[in-house]
Amino acid sequence: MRKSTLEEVAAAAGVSKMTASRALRGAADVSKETREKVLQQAERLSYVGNRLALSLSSQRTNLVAVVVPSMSNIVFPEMLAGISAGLRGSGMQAVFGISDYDMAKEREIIRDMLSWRPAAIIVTGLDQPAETVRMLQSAEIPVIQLMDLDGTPIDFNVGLSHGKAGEEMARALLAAGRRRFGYIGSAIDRDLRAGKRKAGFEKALRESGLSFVAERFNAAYSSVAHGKRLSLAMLAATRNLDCIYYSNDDMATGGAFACLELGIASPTEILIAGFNGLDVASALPIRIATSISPRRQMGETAAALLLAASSGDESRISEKIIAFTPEITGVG
Amino acid sequence: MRKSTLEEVAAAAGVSKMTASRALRGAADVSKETREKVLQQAERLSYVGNRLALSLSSQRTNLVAVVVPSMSNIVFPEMLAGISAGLRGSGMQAVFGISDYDMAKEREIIRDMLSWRPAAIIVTGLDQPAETVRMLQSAEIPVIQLMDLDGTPIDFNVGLSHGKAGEEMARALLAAGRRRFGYIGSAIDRDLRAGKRKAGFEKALRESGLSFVAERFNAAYSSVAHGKRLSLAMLAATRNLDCIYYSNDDMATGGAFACLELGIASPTEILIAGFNGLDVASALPIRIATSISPRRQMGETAAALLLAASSGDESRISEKIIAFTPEITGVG
DNA sequence: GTTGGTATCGATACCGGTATCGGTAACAAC
DNA sequence: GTTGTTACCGATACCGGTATCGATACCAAC
Repeated sequence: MRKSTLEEVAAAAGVSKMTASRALRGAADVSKETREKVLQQAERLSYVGNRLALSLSSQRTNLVAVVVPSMSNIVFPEMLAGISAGLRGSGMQAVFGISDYDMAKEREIIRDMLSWRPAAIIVTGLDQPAETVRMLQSAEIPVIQLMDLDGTPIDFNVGLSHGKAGEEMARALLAAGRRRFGYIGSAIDRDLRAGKRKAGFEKALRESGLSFVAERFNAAYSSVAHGKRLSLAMLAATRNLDCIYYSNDDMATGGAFACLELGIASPTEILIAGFNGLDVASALPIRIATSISPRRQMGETAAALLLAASSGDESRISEKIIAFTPEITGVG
Repeated sequence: MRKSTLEEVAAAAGVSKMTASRALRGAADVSKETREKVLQQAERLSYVGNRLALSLSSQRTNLVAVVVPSMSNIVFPEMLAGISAGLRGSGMQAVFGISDYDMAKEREIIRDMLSWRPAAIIVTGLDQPAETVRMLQSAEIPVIQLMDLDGTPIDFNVGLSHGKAGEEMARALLAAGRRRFGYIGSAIDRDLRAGKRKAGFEKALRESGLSFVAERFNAAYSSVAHGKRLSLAMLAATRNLDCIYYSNDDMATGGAFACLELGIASPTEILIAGFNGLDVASALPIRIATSISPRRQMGETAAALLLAASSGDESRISEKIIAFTPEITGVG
């Protein structure tokens, strides 16, 4: 059974293609009886409209392209869930691509996605190379850069300042009396936002005449296991630390496990500090410090923003840049 | 600047639309000089092909529709990453939808996705209601049901038997001498695979004349926090348990945290058992038992399978059902 | 009976590509 | 000079819808 077309439905109902189209879309210019007939035949032939034809003809799609760097870190799926939820009911549909933190791959994914003529595009961060930026600009659709705020946005921007987040965390920890800091991170060359947090953290330390006493990095991406491994190594090699800042909560959770295993009193002796505010971090048997990033909410906000943008009603858009501030918990 | 079309590129290069199309696609019937001219003009006009027109005209798309129940549990994103990786280089592009474990929502998402005329569709599990099954069947494209194996597949099926997984885990635990079991789960009415694992587990217990001594459920979906909360409650209310089986590793991790907080000797006194083999579970300071589900690999396998299926080369498909067996670890 | 308005429907021209077939030019072979 | 062959290119007809304009029928008003 081949997919039936509008033409066939129309023929079966004894009307023209155009009338069938109108009937199915619920247009006004169709008599009740005709509409009934068409709907009935469409049902009988289990007709499914062809969006390719629809979009080509009407010159607009219901697609929202989204590019995320990874699926292994729960924050991105949560962000996607936020976008998906925010789009629900609007008729818009999200299409996802994974760049693996690879700029070249990201560019190809975006190029590919743009060929579908999406109604809008959401990308993660705002450190795209010039060529990617050009592509996004010439697409002539709303572009939302999500998660990050440190930089110059192309169009819309929803996120938080990771530099400031690192800074604020450092200040809070300093205020709580911490002085000897270690840093443990992973894939710092590719995860630019983690790098910004670290830079912000270091800036605040410098202002207090301090710097990281020890640093450990992992070439691979963040994971609890890596966090634990690096923490055990650092704790074995360095004495007198009173706080370790991690690139994120996955790594920090590993740090908490390391403390538990070594019997180190945490948070009293050494405080573990991360970023994201993951579910697992809050349930940990020991208290850790973290900045809660509203990733789902950022996704929902982005969705709302682009719905407003594509509604054509300018007045619905109050700001092109929407800034979130992560809440810091567990410090003292 | 409006998006330029093939027609414009052709005009700029002084050739016909058709020749430009051939040149851009690298067809043989174009002279070197003409090809150069066209490519140059395409570059200059930053021409991006229109996939809508391409797909409509050529009657095939590079889209693979994927429906997952959730993004809050890391296993689904990991599966998506597997699919995405398995598709890389094939020109195929995955499109995701989230059903929130809601059959009605799943049906609507599938209906919507089918209107894009995808080359194939991947759905999670194989317990779709009859109407959804009919829709999938009449789509006339490869359908892959992923993750689960317990049931009658529509077309292709890649997954593992959750019933058997529960059974095997119970047997392993019984063999290790555990006798007094508790069960802690969440959203058991919606997460059918967790339900199947529980049923399998209970079956094995019954065969040994046993049953769960205590059970706790959570209406919401699995999370570490819920696992911990329910565990604390169960451990306070029930004495002499020597093992708790959880609906998955998120919940089990919460259980491990509960033991750590209460100072319960685990795994000696009480063994925590989960499912999935998450990174976090393996790094935990106490050993927990779990079945390692190869979710990324299942995604990759599904991708490979549908590439084979849409290659038209029947011989590349050896089996329509591909079964995985989860490895059990941490039992004794 | 003519005019005008309203409700309903159809013909036609796109949308931006590709498939298919045919045409032309240049050169070799006879 | 005629005939093939080969290399290259273009005209035309789709793909499956929608936009737009116009046609027709019917009824009310004058």
